[in-house]
Amino acid sequence: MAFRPADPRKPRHGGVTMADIGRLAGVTQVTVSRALSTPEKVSAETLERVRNAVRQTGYVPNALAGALASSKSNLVSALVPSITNVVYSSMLHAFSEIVRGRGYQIMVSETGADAEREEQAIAAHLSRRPDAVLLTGVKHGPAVRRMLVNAAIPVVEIWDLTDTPIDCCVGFSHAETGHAAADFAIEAGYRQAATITAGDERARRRRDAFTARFGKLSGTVPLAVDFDHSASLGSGRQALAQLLEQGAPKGMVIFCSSDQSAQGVLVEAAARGLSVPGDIAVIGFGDQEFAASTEPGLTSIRIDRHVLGSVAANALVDRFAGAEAPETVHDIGFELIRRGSA
Amino acid sequence: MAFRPADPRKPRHGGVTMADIGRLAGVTQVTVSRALSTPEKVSAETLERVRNAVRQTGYVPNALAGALASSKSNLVSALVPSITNVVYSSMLHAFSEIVRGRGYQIMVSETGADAEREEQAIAAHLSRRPDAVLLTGVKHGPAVRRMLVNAAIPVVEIWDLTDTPIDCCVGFSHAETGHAAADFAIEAGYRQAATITAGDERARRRRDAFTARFGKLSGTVPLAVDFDHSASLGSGRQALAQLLEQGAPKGMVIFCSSDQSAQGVLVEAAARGLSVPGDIAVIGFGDQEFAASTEPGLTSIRIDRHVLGSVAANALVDRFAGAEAPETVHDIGFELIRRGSA
DNA sequence: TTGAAAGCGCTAACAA
DNA sequence: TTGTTAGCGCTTTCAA
Repeated sequence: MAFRPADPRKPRHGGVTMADIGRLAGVTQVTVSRALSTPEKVSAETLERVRNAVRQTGYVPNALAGALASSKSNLVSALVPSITNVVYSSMLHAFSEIVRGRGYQIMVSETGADAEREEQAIAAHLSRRPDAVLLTGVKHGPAVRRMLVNAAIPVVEIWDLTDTPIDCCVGFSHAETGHAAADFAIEAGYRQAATITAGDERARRRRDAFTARFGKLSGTVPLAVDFDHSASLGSGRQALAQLLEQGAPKGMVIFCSSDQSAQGVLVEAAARGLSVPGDIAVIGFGDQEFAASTEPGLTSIRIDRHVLGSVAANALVDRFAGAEAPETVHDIGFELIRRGSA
Repeated sequence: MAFRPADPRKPRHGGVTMADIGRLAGVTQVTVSRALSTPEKVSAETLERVRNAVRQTGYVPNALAGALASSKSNLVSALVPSITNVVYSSMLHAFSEIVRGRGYQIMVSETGADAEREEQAIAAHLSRRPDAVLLTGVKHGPAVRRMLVNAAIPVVEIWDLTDTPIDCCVGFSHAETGHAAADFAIEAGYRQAATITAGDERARRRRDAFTARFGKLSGTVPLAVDFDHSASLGSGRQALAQLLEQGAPKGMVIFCSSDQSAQGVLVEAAARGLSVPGDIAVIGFGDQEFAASTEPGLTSIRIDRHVLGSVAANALVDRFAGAEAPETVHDIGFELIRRGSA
């Protein structure tokens, strides 16, 4: 059937095929395929004619068919809790740059830290036969693990650490960040503390580690304000107000689960005429871009999200190149950046 | 339990096929296909057996093959300038929710407001035969238009308006936002102004519209600080410092191209002991979440990004359902939200 | 250097 | 309700 009558009811999905190009160039479809994917295996003249035909028709190869035939989709799927949260999107950006540079496309889904959504997303992604999967977090249901193992493709879990990764993981210890914040606070002379926590289970782990360590070293029990929803400048302001109402002592240090809420504390303190760090000291988490520019600068825990994304991407890319995963657990660490706020 | 794929160079892409499931369930492959996509066309007993076999094997259908056979990929591709910029990612989030609810997956690429990158990204995406494309902006090269028209699929251009969309567009007039800011500023009594601009061509269009209108109504020429890189809190602080050095008069109003830089102006003003809006008034753009919580609250131009994403998604979804595009240009408007900063 | 033949795993008619 | 027969547009042998 050389002629396909166009049916306007369903997407035509690019009418031009390799066979069409071949007809135009006076070669077979196979030669077109070669010209496009392995030009060195084709004579200069043929290559020229094929390329002309491609240009003439605006031909775009059908990667679906290619993937089906070759069992290689050149797709990488990425699952993140949220795309609107800069800590994830900037990691994803770094990841994408590298992976895309190797000729892979990215499929993204948001899982919202919801196990069921993650499972559905994984199934949907796997049906597209990605060549690799990026997951956020290291706690996944058995169904997820099973699907992934079944798929037999490289998987990288990020943003946390575990001894039992599905395949390999790149991240840092959340508990250690809490400990580091507590140690820093004690060393800086603070003896009273509070935590402001919003977000996922990892944020709670940071809070718990901070509270345990600080409590032990200071002999005082840190106050806690927790939010269900995700952190924001507004919730930080509100949290400080709440803490103050509860009679939180001046001179305390507040460990926030994100720079957003930490900035909220800064703003609320300024609005109330409280000095930072004199009356209230603040430690954020994430070291977002604005942290260096607040007044005073925000002391925060830096996760190098660019490095995180890059290491994860390279872990996959190396595997594509045939390397065995030499290191299945990669700790990228973190750094407490001291600025004016604590 | 780190696992290794058999040969990482050639992903196995899920060994189980519909035929395998059929063998297990004692039916043909076609019946499995029916059981999975149109269960009502299969007997209850058969359905049961197929589903058992699926569960047993952890079978994940190959959407690549399905798409190739049916000319329907259930993929929607989305191109945005940047994924780390909340104004885009939040729009994308709203868009995704709806589109995903209809069974479509999203492929995302960043174009960085770079025409060539956009062209490459489009080609890469189209090779995957998406059922629709979302583009940011309305200015595209001829090659892009051609590929898109060639693909013969619904295209929605967002975040701007044009009389000549490729297919349909959903956005607002950037010039009008500049005019609205100027009108507001004049009405509020300001007679001196400045602009702080970073980002893309659309931001410059807002600036130019503001400058023209404000200049005409006030008889004074607004000062301008422009940045090449994207806006940040830090660049806002720096810009105010620069403006002050240039002898910018007190009592002026500053129109910023984003809430980030506007917040920077707020922070810098506070650091210098300048009162807002007394000494310096500020108008942002985007009405991001934090704008309501700064001190004072940030007067800003709100674009309802959720509505934008939703309208765009529904425009596509309606087309999938067979509707002709009744409205090819959709103006979602904007709103100037007055808070304390101006 | 090129071509012919055989699938990749599914959906879409059409029959039974 | 189920099965049969053809492809979808490519890549991959194997021949020429």
